[in-house]
Amino acid sequence: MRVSRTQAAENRQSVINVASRLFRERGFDGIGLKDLMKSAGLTQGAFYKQFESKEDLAVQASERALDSASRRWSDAMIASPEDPLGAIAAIFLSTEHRDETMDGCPIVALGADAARQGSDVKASFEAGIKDRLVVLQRAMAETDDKRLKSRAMAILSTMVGAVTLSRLMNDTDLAQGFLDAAAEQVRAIQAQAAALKRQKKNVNS
Amino acid sequence: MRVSRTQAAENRQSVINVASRLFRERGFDGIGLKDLMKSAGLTQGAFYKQFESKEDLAVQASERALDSASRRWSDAMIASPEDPLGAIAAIFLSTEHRDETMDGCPIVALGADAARQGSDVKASFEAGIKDRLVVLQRAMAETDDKRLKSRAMAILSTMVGAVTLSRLMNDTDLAQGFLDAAAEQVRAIQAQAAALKRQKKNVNS
DNA sequence: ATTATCTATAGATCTATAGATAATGC
DNA sequence: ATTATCTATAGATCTATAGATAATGC
Repeated sequence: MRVSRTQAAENRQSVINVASRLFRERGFDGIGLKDLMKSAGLTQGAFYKQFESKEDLAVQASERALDSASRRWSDAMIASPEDPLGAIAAIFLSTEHRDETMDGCPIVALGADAARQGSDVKASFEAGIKDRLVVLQRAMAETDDKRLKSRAMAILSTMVGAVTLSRLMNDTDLAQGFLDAAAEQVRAIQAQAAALKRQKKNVNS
Repeated sequence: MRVSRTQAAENRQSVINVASRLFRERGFDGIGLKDLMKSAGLTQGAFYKQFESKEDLAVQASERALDSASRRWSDAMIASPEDPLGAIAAIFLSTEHRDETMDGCPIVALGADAARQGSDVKASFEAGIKDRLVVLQRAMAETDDKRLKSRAMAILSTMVGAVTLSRLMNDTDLAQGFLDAAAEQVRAIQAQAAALKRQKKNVNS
């Protein structure tokens, strides 16, 4: 019955991966440990040798989900150096992303849920959000302006809100409308930032 | 043990009111029928003469929460005819609203949760959101422009996202930053709409 | 000898139902 | 006679723990 240490480590990762998907799909309270472990190919009894509590797993799974989403953002940015912000927004505000609750943004899927959770879960979300803001600022410009930070926050708020709202719509036109309106808003903010950048250049030269 | 019909009707309303608050605070799965009924001063056994199921109560409670929030928006609009949009944004993006999960916006508190719920719950949220968009459009201008609808969607997305994110922050500066950034964004969109309105007037005259 | 996983279970809680009770409404 | 609420309970599920098992790691 016992498995090797490397196998046990793999099992642990497998549980975290499965949990990061199922929590996003059903909420922290929407799935029990029995089903979680079963989905990872194990039984419930194996859980407490790997994790302290369900809350502990919630923290690990949140971090996993936030990290994996973060990598997607960075990849999109690197793949489109001519318009990194547009690339991130295009992916985030796509119908595919809206429809993939399991693998989509954990802030959208679990943000409100996480705000009710213990401080460890909240802290991991906070770290993930800070990371997102840094990426957005880098995607907008190389310069470091204080207004840039505020703009990054507005962009993140708009995108998170738009996908949340889009997921609630049965009316497909309205659902698409929220995504489109947010994309346009991101472009408008980007234009403001670009104008600021040009202005700065002119002053310096 | 039996009470009068009017008393029974009052009890029903009381349960819906309590549920609309407790669901927002703890999520649909975060509170059981026993505690819900107890909070309304009744026992669990009285539940199923009043409601078909917990899901049925979730629908009633969602509608109650959305209606009560809607009234707040209308009141703010009427109280500040010189700047209705600014008044709505000021209330929605206040620290008070961020901190009152129980009585705050149900879209923020339960939006992601509701997207996982049955179609009836989703439908009541959809209706509430449509209502919010109508109010926002009226708050921006009397004229009916198609770009106005898109702007209303962007504003709602930004505000919902900002409060969601603000609730996740332990860092108070960042928490405030999200609210401030969203307020500034709403002002910027409003300025665009106002410019459009002036432009139209000039063309017409 | 240690330990990762298993089966089994404790004890709490969940939604929903059944039957008793006592007050209403006809 | 009807019925809103009560107590009690069924049956499922929840988190967490206990002890058995069998393979690893020394």
